[in-house]
Amino acid sequence: MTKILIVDDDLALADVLAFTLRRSGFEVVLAHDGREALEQYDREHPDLIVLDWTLPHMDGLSVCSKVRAESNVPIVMLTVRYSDDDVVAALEAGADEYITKPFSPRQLVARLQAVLRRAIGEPQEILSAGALTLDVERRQANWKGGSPIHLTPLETRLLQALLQNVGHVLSVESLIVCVWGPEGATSDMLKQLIYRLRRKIEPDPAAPTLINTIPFAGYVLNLPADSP
Amino acid sequence: MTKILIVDDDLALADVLAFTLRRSGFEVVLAHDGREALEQYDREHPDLIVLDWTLPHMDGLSVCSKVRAESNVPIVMLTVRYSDDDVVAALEAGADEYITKPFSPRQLVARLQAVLRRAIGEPQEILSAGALTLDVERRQANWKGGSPIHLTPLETRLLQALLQNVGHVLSVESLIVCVWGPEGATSDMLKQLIYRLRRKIEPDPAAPTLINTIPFAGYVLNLPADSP
DNA sequence: GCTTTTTGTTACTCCTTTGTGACGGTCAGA
DNA sequence: TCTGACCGTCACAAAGGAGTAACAAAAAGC
Repeated sequence: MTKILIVDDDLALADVLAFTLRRSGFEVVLAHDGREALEQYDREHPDLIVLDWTLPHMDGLSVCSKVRAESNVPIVMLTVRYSDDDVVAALEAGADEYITKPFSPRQLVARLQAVLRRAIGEPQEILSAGALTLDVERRQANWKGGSPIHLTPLETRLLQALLQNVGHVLSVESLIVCVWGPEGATSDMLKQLIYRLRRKIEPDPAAPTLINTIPFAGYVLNLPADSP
Repeated sequence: MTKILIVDDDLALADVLAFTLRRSGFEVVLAHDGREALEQYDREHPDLIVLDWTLPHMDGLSVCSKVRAESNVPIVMLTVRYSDDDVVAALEAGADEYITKPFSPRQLVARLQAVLRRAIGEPQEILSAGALTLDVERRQANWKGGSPIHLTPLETRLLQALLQNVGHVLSVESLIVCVWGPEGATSDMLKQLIYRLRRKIEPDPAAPTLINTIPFAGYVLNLPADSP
């Protein structure tokens, strides 16, 4: 879960902020002055910092510079100071976003998410059905709670096609196109590939429950029953 | 030079904007409606887009979505619309920043630079992932608490590319471009370079945990679990 | 100019991936 | 019951990817 460090000496505001962010699905840690902010940063390694400007012990701008000197973590300034000089100074000190109080909670969350989108990068594309997930990029299948299963390129494309059509029967021809492309391949090759994939991901490869054969039609991926 | 596409149907404002940005050292191209914006984007491949909301032919939000569908280029909305709904809608459509008119030129430039810093990745002095850091200038890799590891120029560029895409698989081709440039190199050279880098930074070079091989796909840098 | 470092080249090995042929079981229809 | 289509299973071999190592060429440092 994405962890956010909130730094504000106004306890009431910090609480409201924490509540808002937690409700949006973030994990929140708090600090109420500059020194504590740096300590918390070192201890918690948050994914983003929301920083007030006026703080006891060390002002927000200094905190921003110090953090930036050793890390690239996104920093959002949230303060009552609204002059051009302040905004520019903060951004040049390495802040990623500058929001003035009072703020709209909805907008704040949207802006944080925009910053995070850039900083963390795109989340990897992961397909899933029930307890089974597939990381296409890494070519890994995963049973919830199990160890990752390495797949070959062809196996990955096959499972990908099946996952994208959970519960729908895919014909041999369409599967061949999905896996080998328009050039095609023989149905024996698909047969073999299905066999190999089953041995890797079926709980009991001898009695397939996941990839079902529909005779004279094709194959279908059943949604595994053990769901959260 | 960094190229910025300005999209605004208010000719006077667009000119002022262009002047401001040119004086700040940017290259500027203009478009005055939605369709032209997409054309200019395809032709010029700008590094950033400044986008008005209300445009002839196609509104800014649609332009934003369309561009975002095919590219990752940073987009800054610059508009008179200030309601929460508008801001949230734009950010969720993929905009990186939302600035309301009237705007302060200084602040605008500072915000654009903050966005660019994130998106392009400033000539980042120090990159890090978990307990591993890389000082590009000094060509030193560092394990938290360990002694610095000297890297060669090629090794540095390789690790830099991997660090900038932590958790994402990079193909052999793209890595070659990152390290040797568009002229390219053979995959054997990359293989050898990976081998050499692993021997320097892997805790156990014989069983790599940091730089993982995804056979037939490429390599990926795993975020090392940093011990607190 | 000489030494050291860095980079490119080649060769060898191991192992994975994939295609292919073969064999047997099942089931519907003649 | 026989037959043929379909499917699961297995073993084998070709092809190629990737790790390793040693050596040569090129560049950098003194």
